[in-house]
Amino acid sequence: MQLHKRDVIRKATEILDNFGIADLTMRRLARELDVTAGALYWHVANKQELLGAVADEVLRPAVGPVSAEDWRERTVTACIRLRDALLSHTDGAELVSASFASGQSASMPQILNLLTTAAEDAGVPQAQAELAARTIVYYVLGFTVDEQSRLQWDAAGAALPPEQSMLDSPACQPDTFGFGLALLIDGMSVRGSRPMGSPSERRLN
Amino acid sequence: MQLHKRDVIRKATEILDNFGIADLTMRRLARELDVTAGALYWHVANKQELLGAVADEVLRPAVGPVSAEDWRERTVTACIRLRDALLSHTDGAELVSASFASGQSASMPQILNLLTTAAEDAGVPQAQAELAARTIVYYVLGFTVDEQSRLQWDAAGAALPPEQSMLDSPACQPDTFGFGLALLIDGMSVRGSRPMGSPSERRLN
DNA sequence: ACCTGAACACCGTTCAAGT
DNA sequence: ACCTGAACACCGTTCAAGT
Repeated sequence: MQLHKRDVIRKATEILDNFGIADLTMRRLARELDVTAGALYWHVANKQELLGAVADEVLRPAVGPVSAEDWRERTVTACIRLRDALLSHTDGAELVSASFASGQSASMPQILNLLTTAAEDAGVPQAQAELAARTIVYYVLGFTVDEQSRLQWDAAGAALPPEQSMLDSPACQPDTFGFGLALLIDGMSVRGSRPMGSPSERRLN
Repeated sequence: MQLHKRDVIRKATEILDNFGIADLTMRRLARELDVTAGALYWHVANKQELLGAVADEVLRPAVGPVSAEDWRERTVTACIRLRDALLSHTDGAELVSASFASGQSASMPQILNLLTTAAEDAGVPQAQAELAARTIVYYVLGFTVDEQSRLQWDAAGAALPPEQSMLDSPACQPDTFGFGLALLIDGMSVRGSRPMGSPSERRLN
């Protein structure tokens, strides 16, 4: 019977979860859907768009309003949701990073909006609130790409060595994710109370 | 006459600069060096290693000691050098990001070290100083990947529209790069004077 | 030691033609 | 409207064999 776009995305997500982003090719996706590779181009414009759609699938649990009045709590919650979503799929962080960079994810702007509003509530001048939001997103994506590659690497080669393996890498201690996030939040607090032209930013250019 | 590894890297950098990372393929590189593709595998183990070597070539002007006593100044200088190096080559930010993620760049650890020392001088407990350094690197890479893709995009489609084109995107105003950096530096100042277990990081997990 | 030739196992994308 | 068949123009990597 008929193939729909949502079937394409669903099967693509399945391949991602089971085999990773390197195996998520148009030809393989077509094969597993029992169609020709060319058929996919009726449903998606190109591979980038497909990856963007899969990225939005990955991000689905991470979007939606965050009910909390405190801007710090909203920021932290949004970041934790984002990271959790990325870690829920094989190579999820890498996929979303790439789709964010290529502007093919529809969900990232939503998350960015949420963080921008939080930054405004922190007192950051709105001209810079989006910049603060982007800075946070760069952090969460960068951190999680690192973390996930390490997690996946020693989930593959592991199974036997029950020693340390996790606690030696700097991105995997007690609450490493929270540390960088706290750094950013503290920075926003400072920017919130001392809006413009502080010494450290004056010195640039 | 004989082909050396440094010739391979030099030609690869040339292709990167003139045509971008998408055209930097093993086959094309071989063709422009007047050898067979297989010949390259005598000099490099695989494409990842090659890209890592090119990334280190890009980063060459960004490494080396930063002479400044103030940790803020050292941090800012290191970040500006890094960004300038990335912007000096077509797709430089994307290439270095990828090589950093795959652990194939020998220069990134050096830059990380410099930033880690600066964080320690800021008073950040050394257990977290490397995390602060990584957070800064995630920011510079993420920001510059964004910036460069926009710069390259309207350097291509431009040439005629002499209107705004640059000042409308959030990553290209007066000193956007400095803002995110200042955010991180302010955060480090706070962590420096108030070392451990502040409210905002306690709330995670 | 260094390189060629040839193969292996793939890619993304397009498009006339079919139903 | 939706899909096939077939082509176009490529990939990264390996490896026996040559010099």
